[in-house]
Amino acid sequence: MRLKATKTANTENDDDFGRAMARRTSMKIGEVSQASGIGIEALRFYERSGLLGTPARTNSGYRMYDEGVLERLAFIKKAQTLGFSLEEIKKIIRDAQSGASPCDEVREIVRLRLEELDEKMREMQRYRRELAKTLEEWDEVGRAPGHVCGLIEATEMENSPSDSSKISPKKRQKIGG
Amino acid sequence: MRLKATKTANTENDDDFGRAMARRTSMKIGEVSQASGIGIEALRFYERSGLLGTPARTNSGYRMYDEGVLERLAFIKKAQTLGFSLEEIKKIIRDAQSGASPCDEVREIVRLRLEELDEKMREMQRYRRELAKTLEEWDEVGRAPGHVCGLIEATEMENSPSDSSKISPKKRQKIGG
DNA sequence: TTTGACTCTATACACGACTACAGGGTTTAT
DNA sequence: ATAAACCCTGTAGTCGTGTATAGAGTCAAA
Repeated sequence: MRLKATKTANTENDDDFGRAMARRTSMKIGEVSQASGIGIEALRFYERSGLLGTPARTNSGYRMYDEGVLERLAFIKKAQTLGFSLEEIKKIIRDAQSGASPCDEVREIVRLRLEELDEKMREMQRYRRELAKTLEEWDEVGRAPGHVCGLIEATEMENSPSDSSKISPKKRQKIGG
Repeated sequence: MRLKATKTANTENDDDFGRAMARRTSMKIGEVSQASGIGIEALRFYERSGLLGTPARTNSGYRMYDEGVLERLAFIKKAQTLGFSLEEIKKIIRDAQSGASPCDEVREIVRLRLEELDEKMREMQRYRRELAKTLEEWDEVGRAPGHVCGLIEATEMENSPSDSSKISPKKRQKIGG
């Protein structure tokens, strides 16, 4: 990401590019990173994860990307923004490449995600109410001595021992995704 | 957690409750786990993390807990339910033990958490709207050939390139906590 | 005495999406 | 020719909250 303004140019020349029709431009990984806003390590990570396919290489082993990768990366970013996990995105891409139309599946995933989201938001609403109520009550509660914190100890939870109401970190992790 | 019905009893008598006097009842870790609903490994993990102090031990090295631990665990659970991280809980307990009243701090943390929560929920609302809108639009969009998924590609995000709008897994992780 | 339930410590694994580093090789500018 | 900036692979670490396993010791009952 430091990448000085080397700007070696998108050479318009690229005859030794490769197999069939060469694209006009080819970029090194740093340039792709610059152009896409995705870190170099992340790009290699995506490749390892099977999201990008295997790019062409120079003789010395440098990855050479054509412009198509920027589309692909934009797709990935957009899908992420829509809440898809990299696993899901990979599956969608794979399906698309095997000729299947992934769109029905995408629709299904989004529908599912929407339901999850609603559930999580209901959970958060409950949690928020709890928290706000607690804060109000605390304005009336005195400090009990000999306890860790009278405030929390005095707080009655609506569903205290039930795991289902508990917003545990693991669950928090899943909110929105 | 399998723990057969050993049930060595919670004696109902607890007058010698105080710090210097030995408690009447003492429980092994499995009993504490049963009584608190917290797994044995989690109990040891809490101890390692500094949330429980060091319990007494039998000659053979078994942890022996007195009833106080159940209060403490209830406190931890409650605080967790309110969205405190174990780190925060540890801090509160430490403060309480050093004589400081943690309650102001707790109040402050809760206030902060409430604000965070509101922000996160606004974010999720935006995200939800986005998702729902997307789904609707997709009912009208045809399938563009030659793309991974026209649906996602055709989707315009309100704030697409901005990280601030992106519900990335890292951010998701922080929602509610 | 033997069995089985329980406990101990220490270590590794799990999740998701990266990020950091070590230890090299390559390219470009001066 | 040299040095800076870039690239490579492979491995390990990050975040939080636990869970799982191995290998060994302890306790109570049949």
